[in-house]
Amino acid sequence: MNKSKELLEELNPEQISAVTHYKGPMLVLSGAGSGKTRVITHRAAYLVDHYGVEPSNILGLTFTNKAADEMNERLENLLPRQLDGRSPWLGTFHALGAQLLRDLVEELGRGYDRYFTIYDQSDQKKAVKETMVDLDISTEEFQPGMIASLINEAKNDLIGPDEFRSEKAGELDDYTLRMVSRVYNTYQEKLEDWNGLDFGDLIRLPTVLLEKDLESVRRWRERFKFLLVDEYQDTNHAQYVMASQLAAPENNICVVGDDDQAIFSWRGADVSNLLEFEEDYPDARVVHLSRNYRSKKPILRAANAIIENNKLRKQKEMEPERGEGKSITIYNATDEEDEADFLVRQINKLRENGAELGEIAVLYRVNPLSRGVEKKLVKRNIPYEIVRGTRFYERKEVKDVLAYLRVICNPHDDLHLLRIINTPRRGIGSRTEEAIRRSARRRGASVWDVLTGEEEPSELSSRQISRLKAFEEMIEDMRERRGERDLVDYVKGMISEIGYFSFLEKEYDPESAEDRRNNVRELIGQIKETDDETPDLEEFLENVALESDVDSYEDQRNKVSLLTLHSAKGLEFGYVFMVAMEDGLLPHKRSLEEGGMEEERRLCYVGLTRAKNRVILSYTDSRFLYGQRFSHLPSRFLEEIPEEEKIYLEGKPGTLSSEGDGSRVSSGSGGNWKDFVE
DNA sequence: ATGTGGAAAGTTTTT
DNA sequence: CTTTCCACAT
Repeated sequence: MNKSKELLEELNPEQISAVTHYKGPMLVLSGAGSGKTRVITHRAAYLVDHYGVEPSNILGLTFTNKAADEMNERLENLLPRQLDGRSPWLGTFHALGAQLLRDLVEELGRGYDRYFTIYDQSDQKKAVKETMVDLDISTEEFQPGMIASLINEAKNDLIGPDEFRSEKAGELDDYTLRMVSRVYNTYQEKLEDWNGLDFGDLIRLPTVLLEKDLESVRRWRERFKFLLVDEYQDTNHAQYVMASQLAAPENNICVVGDDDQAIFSWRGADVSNLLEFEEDYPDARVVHLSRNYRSKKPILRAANAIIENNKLRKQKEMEPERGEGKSITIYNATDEEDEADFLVRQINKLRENGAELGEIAVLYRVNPLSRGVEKKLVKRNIPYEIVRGTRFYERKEVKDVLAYLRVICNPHDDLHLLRIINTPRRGIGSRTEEAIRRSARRRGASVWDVLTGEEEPSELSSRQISRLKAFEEMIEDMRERRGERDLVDYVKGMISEIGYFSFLEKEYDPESAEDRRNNVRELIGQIKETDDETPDLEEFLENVALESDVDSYEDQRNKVSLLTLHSAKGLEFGYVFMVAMEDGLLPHKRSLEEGGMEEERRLCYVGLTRAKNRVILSYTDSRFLYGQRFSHLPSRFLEEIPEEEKIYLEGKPGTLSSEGDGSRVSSGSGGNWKDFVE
């Protein structure tokens, strides 16, 4: 109780009211740059320090692990002494679901055990495809990815395989409905046989469990007395239910969000969770945080003007607390090469004027757009970091090693077992594989059950059988030796036992083999890093499965950041470039077709409001993308920026144009190149 | 059982 | 342009 006063210093009245609120539901509508993270962390600290809440009774749910880590760090700074060791549970919904299930899955009585494997979306797609092949459903007629996303959608809405047909009756035509329902059912059976869970299950199954009246379940329900949910506008229905279940009956739930920053509806996020919070909890306190401490005025005025065009939103406007600044600069490039040149010139100017590279971000709508920029940055020796689409864990060699580890944890995981059964080659080919797979299917069991079972699939030769036996014994052996040594040594031992490095050498040319070896070493390095905190294989694999792109991203003082608009949410930069401001890309063509215009506008809004000092936008007359040349019109959002907040540039440096309706006149003057850079 | 090449398809955002 | 898939030869 000694820091409470200090915790409230430098907070505005609205922030104080959110921080000091004690029991009962609260909705914090926090606009971009309004000090949201600060409010959440201070609130957690205040609960502990002022109200004497036990830290472990606090649950903080975030959207990414990075956000959770950041919260944790800030909290430790706020309360260095009080916490020591006893900290709140901070993490993502999925991490919470996974942890709860490690404890409780067995209560479901469906054959899962605590060593379950988490399937990411590419694993899931593979499993769906395999299911379709088993069921003889054409993967031409129905794309596996499309079916997978229908299944995900259902899971996000807490619709299980049995309810699918009746629940979705209106939405899909009869035939599609029947097919998808069959796939969903069989897919789910497979997951059970394999002791595997997909992302949707990590939320859906906990909600099923939390309904149960069991001592073990009650412990979880009663564990968290105070909930803090960040980015509430991006929760889906299942997450909403899970949060409500954990908050009941006292409902000390504080949700923080901004409907203008809802950009994940394609993943099942449902803004109505935020918009209807007051109906769910009629006694909720509502706090508006509308003072923006991040962006200079022109940026905020532009962002406000754009977002105002959305119909489906709570009426509000962000109040600028920072001073005047430079106008938004808009550059019309001829093509992506010209655009990248422009970018480099601008970055160099910013640098000359004292900006650090780490304060600069380049944002774009789709990952492939990073290429053109990247190429130029390499050429001009400007350090950069791409917050990635192709992730480290997606590399083949990393996946191979991880597959071994997953199988060691959970040998019923067919998907990964079949990945490694003949990698490195051990003479088990597609025919053998088919035979054991069929046999497993027939028995409704996993391939591992077949391998360890008494009866051998009859159609196999004795040579095949002995090879399978050898594989089985090897895995068995590894499973037994687990825990004997520390994890890093164990994994190293495993890699040499299976001869993975020599396999790489045989398989690839020398330099590529070397690259791949390094990636495996890097993976071992990562185990080492987490080893200190978590010496536990399951936990390591879980972290790998639930890691997001932004998680591994650290603010680098001396590198330009390249990232998608989606990944940029929650971050801030001194200087923000948004490239490819073109109709078809932002707003994206596919969203336009699907009526997602307002979400595209929010995406644009999120991008602009990342910037503290300056925003520089660019578009091209034509660009090369996906192996084709596209001519796009300038983004319609550019027109929504008020004339007085923007300067148009065109073509070569120094030309100030008043294209279009002729009324566009700059507030910066003279068209002098130097003028529009700080 | 494995290796090769060439055709074909798919590219919004991701826990 | 990339990645994935498939048919055919070894």
